[in-house]
Amino acid sequence: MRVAIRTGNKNMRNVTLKDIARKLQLSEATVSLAINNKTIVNEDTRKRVLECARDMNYKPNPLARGLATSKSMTIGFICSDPENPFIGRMLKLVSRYSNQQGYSVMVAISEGSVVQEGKCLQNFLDKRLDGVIIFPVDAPGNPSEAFVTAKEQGIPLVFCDTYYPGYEQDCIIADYTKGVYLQTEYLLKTGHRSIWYLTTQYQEIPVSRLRINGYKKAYADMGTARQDSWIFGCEKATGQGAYQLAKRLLQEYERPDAILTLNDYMAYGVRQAIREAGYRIPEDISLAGYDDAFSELLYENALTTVRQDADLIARECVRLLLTKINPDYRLEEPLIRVTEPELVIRNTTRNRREERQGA
Amino acid sequence: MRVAIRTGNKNMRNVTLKDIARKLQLSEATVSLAINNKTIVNEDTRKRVLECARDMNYKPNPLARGLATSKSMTIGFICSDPENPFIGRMLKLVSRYSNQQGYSVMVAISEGSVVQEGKCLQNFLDKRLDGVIIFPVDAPGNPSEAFVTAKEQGIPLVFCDTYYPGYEQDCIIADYTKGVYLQTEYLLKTGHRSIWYLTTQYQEIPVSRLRINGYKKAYADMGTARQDSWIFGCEKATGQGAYQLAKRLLQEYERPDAILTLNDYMAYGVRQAIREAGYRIPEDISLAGYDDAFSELLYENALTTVRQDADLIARECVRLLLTKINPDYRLEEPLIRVTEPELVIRNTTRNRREERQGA
DNA sequence: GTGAAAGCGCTAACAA
DNA sequence: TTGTTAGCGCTTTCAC
Repeated sequence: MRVAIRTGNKNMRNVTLKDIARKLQLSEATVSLAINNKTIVNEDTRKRVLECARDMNYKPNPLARGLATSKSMTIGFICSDPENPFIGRMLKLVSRYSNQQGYSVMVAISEGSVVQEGKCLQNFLDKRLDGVIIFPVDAPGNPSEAFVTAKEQGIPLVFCDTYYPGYEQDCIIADYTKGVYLQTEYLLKTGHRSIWYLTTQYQEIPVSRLRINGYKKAYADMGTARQDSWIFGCEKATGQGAYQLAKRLLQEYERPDAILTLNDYMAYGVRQAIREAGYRIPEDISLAGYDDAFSELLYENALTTVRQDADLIARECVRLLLTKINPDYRLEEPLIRVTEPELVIRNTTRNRREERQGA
Repeated sequence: MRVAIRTGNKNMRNVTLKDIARKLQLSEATVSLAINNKTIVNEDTRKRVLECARDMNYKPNPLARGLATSKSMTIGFICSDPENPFIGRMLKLVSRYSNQQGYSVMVAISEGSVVQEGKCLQNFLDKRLDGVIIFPVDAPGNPSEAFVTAKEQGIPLVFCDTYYPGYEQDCIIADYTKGVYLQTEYLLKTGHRSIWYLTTQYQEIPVSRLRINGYKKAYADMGTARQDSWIFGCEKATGQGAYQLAKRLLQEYERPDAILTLNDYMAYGVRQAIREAGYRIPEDISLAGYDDAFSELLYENALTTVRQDADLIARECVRLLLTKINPDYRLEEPLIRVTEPELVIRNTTRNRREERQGA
């Protein structure tokens, strides 16, 4: 198949609108209209143009088009680390749904730093992307200056999975409060009393605060005594970070009945710490994570956790972004801004009541 | 900080070269030269321009620049699935090294399908990206038509971690043969006799073939008897795929001393199958994977495996691509096309000899 | 319905 | 060293 026209005898050049216009004895404008399926143009000429374009293997130059329309047809995806499989999955899904709507996706990685995240965003703004989906860093919410700039320039932002203060309307989020409530309630109902909650060092950020609310509410509703000192902040919300924290805590304090963590990633670190401390899971300590991130990998080693509907979150993020990019974009169905959590019980937690009764 | 100039009183408009030129009473061309740090321009005016650009918060429009130069300063990254942490890591690193060189990275996901991979590539070609890094699908190597198109259009391709036939010069790859050789040799030396090798159904593709070579060579060098029937092809190179295959094999055949898999992902599936079959690891069957993909997550549950230097591979991929994009790009250090594997021994394998001697 | 012309913001010849 | 001019490939008025 011929892909480009040979000029002179040297290099390849991509086929342009002009080439089609010349060949069909039409003006570039008409060809452009036809290519873009504007109805103004005569049905017959439109067909001729489209056919010719196909034959010549014409591909519109997105740079030229972007320059003329001020639309890059590209969205940005900023995340802290795609090596985290949950984020990787999100990227995959965001990419899929964006592509379906004709958008490409550019990635930037904040490596968990708010400063870096700001730079990534600024960079995307400079690049004139049409919109940006941000999977924010788990760190305190002083959105960097770039966020203000985005607002000023009218470049739509959508927050995925959490948000910064002031962006409550621009996010798709799971119902963390409910998710952790379900977990905690389940543990309390199954006879656990002392449940540690391991979160990030920044307990005021939404992703952390909302969960802690669920944790506290479950205790309150169940009428079980709880100590604020059971909530611990971890320097880094990673497996390593949680491992080190848990290791220390298990030495310093009395063994809890259960440990909950902010995410599965951390839970695997905690699991290791528990084992090294000589305790068994779930006999001595029950353990539950959040995200259901690695279960396909780990089979029966997988954790009790709360599943997030990643597919739904990704799809709604893209849809929300599109409504902002293109004000007359019509949603087929209403947007779901808060997704439902689902408690997944596996064998890192056990029913302490049954055993007591059994004994 | 003022980010754009207000026209009339309505919308924001981005600052352009023309604005700077007008303000400084210079021509656009001069400003352009100054911005691009061409030495032709007077040192003093250059400084004035740069200062003014900073003050006005000028950001070159990449679309306009791209249109004028035919360079998008963007590279594509095509992979099968970023949810695989090894791929996620690769993406992160490729992104980092690309950004360092001023390139953005656009992602596309082939979802493990050669057809989809071809579409992704074609799409990137249509978008006029400057080059593409491909983390190919583990499937037979009939590069789709898009690969030919890329060659015709002179758009550089670099293959990451494996390659298609005919692209031996365009890839950065780990020394798989050596890696598997080390594994197999180690197992043989520690008293294992029958070692199954679980690879993909496409045993002729490089990523598979090179490893099988290492496996066979180790047997040959050690002078141990081997059966070709110990090599099995798995329909999908995933945890699930390997799980199902191993489950079946362990029912049908006599228990092997050890099982090797193409990657860690598969190994975790096999681990599950082994357990379900009632065998212990490593007492009954030793197990080893490849990639060292999840060890940070799994701690003492991690596998004996072969570590790949992901950082090096990513860096070299970007460097190789840059030499192709920009023929006078100077490599500071020579390119490393084949990276060294490193055997990592953990406790999913054991020394059968010692035990025998001990007994 | 179609075409002419201007313009998106930048770069790159070539003149001055 | 700087300015003039043309052009990258497309879209978008506005006449015809």
